Amino acid sequence: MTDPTNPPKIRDVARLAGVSVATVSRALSNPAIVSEQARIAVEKAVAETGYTVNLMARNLRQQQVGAVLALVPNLANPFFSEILAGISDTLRAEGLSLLVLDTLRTDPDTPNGGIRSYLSRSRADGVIVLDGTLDPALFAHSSCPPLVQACEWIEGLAGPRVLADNETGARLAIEHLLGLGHRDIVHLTGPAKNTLSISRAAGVDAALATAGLPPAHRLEGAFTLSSGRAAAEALLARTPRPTAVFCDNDEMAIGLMAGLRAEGLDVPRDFSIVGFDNIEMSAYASVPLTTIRQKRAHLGRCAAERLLAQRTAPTPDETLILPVELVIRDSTAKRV
Amino acid sequence: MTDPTNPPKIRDVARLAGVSVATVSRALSNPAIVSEQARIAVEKAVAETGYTVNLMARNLRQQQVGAVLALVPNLANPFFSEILAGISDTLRAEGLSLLVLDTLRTDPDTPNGGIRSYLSRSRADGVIVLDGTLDPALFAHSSCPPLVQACEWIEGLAGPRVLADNETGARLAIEHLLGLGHRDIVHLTGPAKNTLSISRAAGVDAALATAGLPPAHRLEGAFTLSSGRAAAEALLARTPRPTAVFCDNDEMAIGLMAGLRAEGLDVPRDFSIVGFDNIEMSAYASVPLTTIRQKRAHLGRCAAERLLAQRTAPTPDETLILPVELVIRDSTAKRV
DNA sequence: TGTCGTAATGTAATCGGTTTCATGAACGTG
DNA sequence: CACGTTCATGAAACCGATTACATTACGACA
Repeated sequence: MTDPTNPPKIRDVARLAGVSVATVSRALSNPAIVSEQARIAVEKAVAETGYTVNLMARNLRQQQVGAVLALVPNLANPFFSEILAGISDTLRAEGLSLLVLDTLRTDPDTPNGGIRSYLSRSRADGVIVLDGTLDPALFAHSSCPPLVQACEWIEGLAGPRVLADNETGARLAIEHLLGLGHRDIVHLTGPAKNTLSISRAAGVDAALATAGLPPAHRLEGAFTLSSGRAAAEALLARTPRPTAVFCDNDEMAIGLMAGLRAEGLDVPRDFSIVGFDNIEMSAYASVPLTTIRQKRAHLGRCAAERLLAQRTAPTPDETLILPVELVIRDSTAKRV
Repeated sequence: MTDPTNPPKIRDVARLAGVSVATVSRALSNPAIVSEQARIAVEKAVAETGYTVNLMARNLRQQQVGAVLALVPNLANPFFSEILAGISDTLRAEGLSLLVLDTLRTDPDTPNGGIRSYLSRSRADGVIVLDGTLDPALFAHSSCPPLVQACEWIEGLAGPRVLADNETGARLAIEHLLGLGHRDIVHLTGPAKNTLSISRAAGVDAALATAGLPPAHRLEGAFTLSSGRAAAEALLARTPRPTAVFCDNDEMAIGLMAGLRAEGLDVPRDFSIVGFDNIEMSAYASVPLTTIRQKRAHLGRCAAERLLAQRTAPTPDETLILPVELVIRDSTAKRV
C-alpha cells in the first residue's frame, strides 16, 4: 500500500500490473498506443499504489524543465504582479510552472546579483524579461534558454518583444491635454534611462511638435508614490507655473496629487494630471485619475504565448505592440 | 570550445582536466577534499568549456528540486506580492527558486483547479500556503512536500503557521476608536468564512466586550476596492447611523472612503475609518488612512525560514505570531 | 621492515523515468 | 503458404550528475 517513506516507482506499478515499465510509461503518456487490456491494468495499479511520476526523472530524460522564469524588477510592485498573473494563466494552461526572480533584490556582492546562475536551460525552459535595466551580456551564453522581453526591453538584446504602445499612449495623453487648452505641460518620467520613459518622451514630444510646440519640460521620478509626491515641490518651483502634468505611471500621479493637495492646490483646477497604466486604485483616488489604460494581464498572456510559440517555430524576433487607450476621469479639465 | 548545440557535460570537463568525473564533481561541490593540483586543473577546464552543472541531473540524484512553491490566492493583489517578495529574499539567499501558483486562476473543470498536480515532492521541496480557502485534503497525501501556512491558514491542516497578530490588531483598532468616543462601530469584513476576518472579528468583539459593549455590526466585503465602495451604501442605510468603521483591509477602507465621498460625506468628520495592512497607498489616500501595520515582507521571510528549518529539524508545528501596530493618520477623529 | 591510517582518486552503481530497438504475434494479400 | 505490415510489448540504453566503494600511494609508528 502507500508507504509515506517510499513513494511508489514506475517499477512497482509495472510489477503490480504485470507489464513492463515501458508499457506503464506508454500507458500514462500516450494511452492510445497500448492495448485496452494493458491500459486498464496500469490504471488499476496506479490507483492502487498512488503512483505519480517523478518529474525530475522525466525532465532529465526529456531535457526540459517544465517551468518558465520571469525576471521582474520589483515583485512588490502591483504593476508587475498583474502581468505575472497573466503569464501564470497561460503557463497553467500548458501545465508549466512559473518561476519568479526579483531582480531588485539581488545579491549586491555578486556581479549581476547572481541572476546569471538562474539563466540556464536546466533551470527553466524559457525566460520572460520584465526588467529593462539588466545587462544584455547576462543572456549571451549558449545555455541561456529562449527569451521574450515584455513591457520593458533591453537595448541590444535580440528576441521577440511584447510591448504596450507607449508612444501612442503618450501622444493620446498630450493630445487630450492640448485639446483642453494646456500649453505648458510637464512630463514626469521614470528613471532617465528607462526604456518606457524614453519611448513615451518621444510620443510626448511628437504630439507637441505636431501642435507647433517645443519639447516638454521633464521631471525625473522613480515610478513610486513617494517620487510623485516629491515632484510636487519641483513642479511648484517652476515659473511660469505649468498647468498640466503627464506622469509615466499612475502611482507617481497619485503621489503627485497627494503632494499638491498638501500644498493646498486643487486638481484639476490648478493642475490637470494624466497618469499611465490605469491601475485599479486610480479610479478610487481623491480625484479619479485620467490615465492611459494598458492591459497588463493580457500583456503577460501574450508574452507567455510568444515564448511558448518558440518551442515549435524558430524565433521570428518580431515586436508585438499592444494597443492602449485614454480613460478620461476627473483629474483633467479645461485650462482656466 | 563552446558549442551552442552541445553544452559541455561533466565528462568533457573531466577529460580536459585529465581527471575522473568524480573528481570534477568533488572539486565543484566540495573543493576541500581534492588536491590543490586537481582543483586548479578542474577550474581551468570549467572556464575553458563554459561548463555549468545540469540541475535536473543533480536534483534527480540528490532527490531534491531546489525550488519552493507559493500558493497565492490572487497574484494580482499587491498585498500578496509583497509577501512573495519577502519569501523570494530568503529563498535567494539559499540558492532556491520560487515557484508561484495563483490559486484564484484555476481550471474550473478540474477538481481543486488542478493544484493537486503541483503538490508533489518532485515539483517542489516545500510549499508556502497563503490561501486559507483551499481544501485541506489537497495536502493529505504522502508525496506532498513539507508546508508552512502564512498569513491565512486552513482549518484542519496541521503544520507550522506564520501569522500576523490579527486579534491584537483588531483590538488596537477598536480601542483607538473607543478612545475617540465612538460607540457605534461597524466591522467591514472579508468573506464570511475567511480565517482572517473571523479572528479579527473575535478581537473586535473582545475589545467591545471589555468596554461593556455588544458585538459589532458587520458588513461583508471581499477585500476589494469595489466591495469597499459598495459598502458605503449599506452603511448609510443603517439607523442610527454608525460613526466609525473598522475595515479588514486598506483597500476596502479606501474604496469605502471613495464611496462616502461620492455621497458628500466627510472622513473623519462624519465617519472615522480604520484599515488593516498599511499598504503603501494608504498614506497617499484622499484622507491618509489610520490603519494597522503588518510587515508583509517580513512575514514572507519568516514563513520561508520556517519552511527551510524543516529541512533539518522535524516540524515543530508551532504557530508564529508576528506583532502589528496601530498607525494613526487622518481618517479617525473624536466623535462629535 | 611490516602494518596501519589517511588522503586522493577512479570505477561503477544510482536516481527514476523515457525512448530506441528488437522481437513476436496477428493479419491481410498475392 | 510465404511474405510483408502493423501492432503491442519488453529489454536495455540513455539523460547527467552524485556518491558508495575499491584502490593506490604515502607517511607514521612499532
